[in-house]
Amino acid sequence: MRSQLARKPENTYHHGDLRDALIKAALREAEQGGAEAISIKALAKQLGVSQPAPYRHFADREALLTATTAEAFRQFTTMLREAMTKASKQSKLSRLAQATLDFGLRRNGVYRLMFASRTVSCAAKGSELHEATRETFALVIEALEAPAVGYLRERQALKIWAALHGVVMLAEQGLFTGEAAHATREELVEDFVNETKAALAVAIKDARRQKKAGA
Amino acid sequence: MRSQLARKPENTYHHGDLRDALIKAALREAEQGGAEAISIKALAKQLGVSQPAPYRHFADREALLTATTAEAFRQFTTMLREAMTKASKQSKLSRLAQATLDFGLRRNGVYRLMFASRTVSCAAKGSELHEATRETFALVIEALEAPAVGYLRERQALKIWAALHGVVMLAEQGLFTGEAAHATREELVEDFVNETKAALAVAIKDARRQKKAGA
DNA sequence: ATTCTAAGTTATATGCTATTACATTCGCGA
DNA sequence: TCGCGAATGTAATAGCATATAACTTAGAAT
Repeated sequence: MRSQLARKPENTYHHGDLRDALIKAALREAEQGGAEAISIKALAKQLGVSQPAPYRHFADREALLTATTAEAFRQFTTMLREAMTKASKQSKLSRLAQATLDFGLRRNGVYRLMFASRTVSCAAKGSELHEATRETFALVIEALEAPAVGYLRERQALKIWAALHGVVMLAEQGLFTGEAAHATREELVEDFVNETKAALAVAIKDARRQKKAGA
Repeated sequence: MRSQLARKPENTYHHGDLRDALIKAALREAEQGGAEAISIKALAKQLGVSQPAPYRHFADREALLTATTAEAFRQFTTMLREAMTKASKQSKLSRLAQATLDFGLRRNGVYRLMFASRTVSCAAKGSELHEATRETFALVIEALEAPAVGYLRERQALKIWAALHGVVMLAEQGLFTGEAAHATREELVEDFVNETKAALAVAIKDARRQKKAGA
């Protein structure tokens, strides 16, 4: 198996690993222009194969997009995990949150591929993409560093997750450059992180008190 | 001027109000499939004009999308204002928040046209689209029903706005149908609303105390 | 060695964007 | 009201992308 970004060597018939090379190249294209920037034809040319060759590996453009999105989620998860595990004075949640913001802005095209299309919601349960998104969400729950008490953790995870998406979205839309520029994106993220921690602590304490009272 | 959704009557040369009809029709297409569902050619056919006719009114597809997005924002703002002004036991902020969620899910294609593309961030200051988005944001600030103290209002407005986007996004992605299904979308929205109110009250009180101490 | 299959190729149909050159209508000033 | 220019529409066409069909090659399997 040849390097995954490599063009097919001249005078060879088979590329060697076209499927993977397509995904990697698609991700590279998405980096700037999101899903729209991904063109089967252009990718084929880049990789030195004929234009219909990709269709041997993906039924249609949508299938390539789905596979590419799954790969993007895996990279995202890896990046978050790295941020969470590296030594720092910040809490795990704070590091995950800031890393999400960083990814969302620095690799905004990829981020939009992941979240701005309907690809994810169309992913069947059990599919590669569906699993990849679940893993990411599992990481958010892990970052809370809280015990499982009912579904309190999941609820707070959903909330911080939603909030982070929103901050990335607004930041990208330039809503931090008007009358609202006095709050930085990072500050807002930290606000949400702190609110999450506080809410989680209160909720778990309450739940335990109730349980004790009930017992 | 003829009805805006009307096809051009047979045997007439001029449509009468093609520009507006295109925007309305584009919005109707976006209703289901978002921006991707908008095709100049298809719209021209629907409206009974030749395929290049739309180019008399929009330089390219992007320009049509931008104008359509601006119209979407205006409809959104109108809808939010209606929700805010109608009689209810809920607070203005709560009504605005739930209305946003409702719009985001019921008209998800339009919502994605508005928020999921880079159209908005590319809108020049002073452009039709830019103004439309600012009006929406102004409504959020209004919904807080709080006095202007520094930029505290703007900050809280940004936060609730971001959070709402996130909830819509996650809801659309089906993240409420797993281990997290125990929290409804509406509950989460209400959580954010309450946190916003609380944070705003505290922040304003603090700011005033500081001011008094400083004076 | 033969054969089967995976993976790639050429040729082609279809659909969308966009431009160019031409036609028609509308409105306004002479 | 005539006529002229601007606005608006049409026909023809170029160019690019998706996708399919029919054919070819290389590698693996027996």
